[in-house]
Amino acid sequence: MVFHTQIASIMEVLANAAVAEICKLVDDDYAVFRLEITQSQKENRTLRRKLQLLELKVARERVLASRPSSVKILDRYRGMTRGTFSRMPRQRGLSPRSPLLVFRCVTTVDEGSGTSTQHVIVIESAGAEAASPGGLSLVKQESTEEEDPTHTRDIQTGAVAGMVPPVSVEDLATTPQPRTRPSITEVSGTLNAVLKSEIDTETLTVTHRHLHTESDHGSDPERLLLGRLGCSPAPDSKYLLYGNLSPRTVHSHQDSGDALETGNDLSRSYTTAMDPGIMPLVLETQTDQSRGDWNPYSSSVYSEGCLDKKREVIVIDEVTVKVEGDVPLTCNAEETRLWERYSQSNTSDDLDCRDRLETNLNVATHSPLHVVRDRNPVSTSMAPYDSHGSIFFDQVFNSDDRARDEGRGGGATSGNSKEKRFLCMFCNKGFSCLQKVEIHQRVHTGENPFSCTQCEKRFSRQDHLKRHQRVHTGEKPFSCPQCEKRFSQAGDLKRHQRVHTGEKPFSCTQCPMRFALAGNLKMHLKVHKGERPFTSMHCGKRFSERSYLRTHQQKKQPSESIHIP
DNA sequence: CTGGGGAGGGGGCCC
DNA sequence: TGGGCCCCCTCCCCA
Repeated sequence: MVFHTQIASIMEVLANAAVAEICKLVDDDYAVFRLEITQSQKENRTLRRKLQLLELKVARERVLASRPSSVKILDRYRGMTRGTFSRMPRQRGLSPRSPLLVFRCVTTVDEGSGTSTQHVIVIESAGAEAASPGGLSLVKQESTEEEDPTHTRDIQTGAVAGMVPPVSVEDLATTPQPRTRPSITEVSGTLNAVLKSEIDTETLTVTHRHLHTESDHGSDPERLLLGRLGCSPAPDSKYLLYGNLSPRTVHSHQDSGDALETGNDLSRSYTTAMDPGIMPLVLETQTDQSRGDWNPYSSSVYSEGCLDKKREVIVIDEVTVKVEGDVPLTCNAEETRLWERYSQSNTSDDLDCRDRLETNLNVATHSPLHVVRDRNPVSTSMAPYDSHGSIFFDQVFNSDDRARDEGRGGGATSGNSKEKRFLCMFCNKGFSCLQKVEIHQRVHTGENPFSCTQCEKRFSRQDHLKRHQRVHTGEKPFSCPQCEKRFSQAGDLKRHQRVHTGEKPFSCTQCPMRFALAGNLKMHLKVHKGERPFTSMHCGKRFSERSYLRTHQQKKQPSESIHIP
């Protein structure tokens, strides 16, 4: 018995020793792993810094390769500008309640070195007299990781870039501007003039420097404001939409960068007013800085909304706006159509301004789609189709259309008592909630997140997928009471029932013929118009429908190719 | 050509 | 708010 007890005791001691050994090994390994992880993180940071420096170098080389002091408006920018500015005249001035966002874009280009330095964009709200329960703001969040002071990032375009025209004004440097100036900043010359002068140049580098939290620049009143607003750094660079959903928050990111050397930089400021639900954003060029009046033809940013903050300063991180050549962006038919619709929705006074801008900017037709599609995820961490960003842009650029549509009781936003504060940035349609507009925007983005498990087809909507799957299941829940015929879609049944009722709601305007189906009438009208776009390559015979040509070819020469003009 | 069905896209509404 | 449904429209195809 004693022997067994001793054995058990020895076993226990051995077991404990083994456990202790294992724990020690684990701890050691853990320490090693932690060390390795830490080293890897350091390496990552180092590499990131190198990458940033490389980007900066590339950007500077681009500047050197082009006319150093020149400024160019990003081509895709113009599309946005067009959409933006076209609405300016409709902005009937700043509401007294309207707070302002001031986009202070300080951009200087060193002609000697060809580098652009110390550019600042400040977004601040000013002049708000009234309060509102919420606010809407777009800010750029940045990683809080330590950054190289010289860090610049290329952004092809983006929400922020879209908000703030990449304007580099070489002569601006002659007019110092106090950094602490609290309100709308000065702008020399008209925007048109500036933009015009910028058109034919090749490269622009605009740097938006992020102002920082008050801990960085506690003496700066603007930063104090930032601090007062409780800036919180965000882990990722992202554009956010702040609407009524939450109290206004300003995100900043800590930057160890060099001071804002804006004292010697003349700022081009862009002012906005913010509406909690709508944030129309147009760019203001104040031609009369002494008065601070709003040029009715300038790109003033305002809304009729209100904010609960009288003054806010949002500072955009330093970024470098890479400006590309004048190569027109290509538009596919859909984009062109959208843009045409977008453009045509403007009233005549809008056109005045738009035309002028187009003249000055030599703006080709660019759909708003480009604005989004050209966001470069390489240089900004924003996803190309960031829905929030899109919505934001729409809020910014299309709210005026919304108001117009609502005002005249027409358009996509009419006929619904619900406030449709979420607007599609592509087509200006209004939706009552975020998800609706996100789903809708798949129309433009082509996103089809719902895939059929039976086939390769994908759909933008779940209900469409569900409907489609009846193809595979053979389910036809809609049956005709007259003939027992069954259909997979209710609309098909309804359409079919015209066979029984004899209803032919589609009548030809050229002849007395009537049709039960709209498609049949459409096809019939081609007979009247003589439209025969489908030509047989074999015999030259023309047909109004592709199917006719195909039938003809099958009869004549099955291998004949189809010529579609 | 005409008639008709299959199927997908999109908006609105309801729960 | 999100999912689902209804409805309308359109394109395509075939008889």
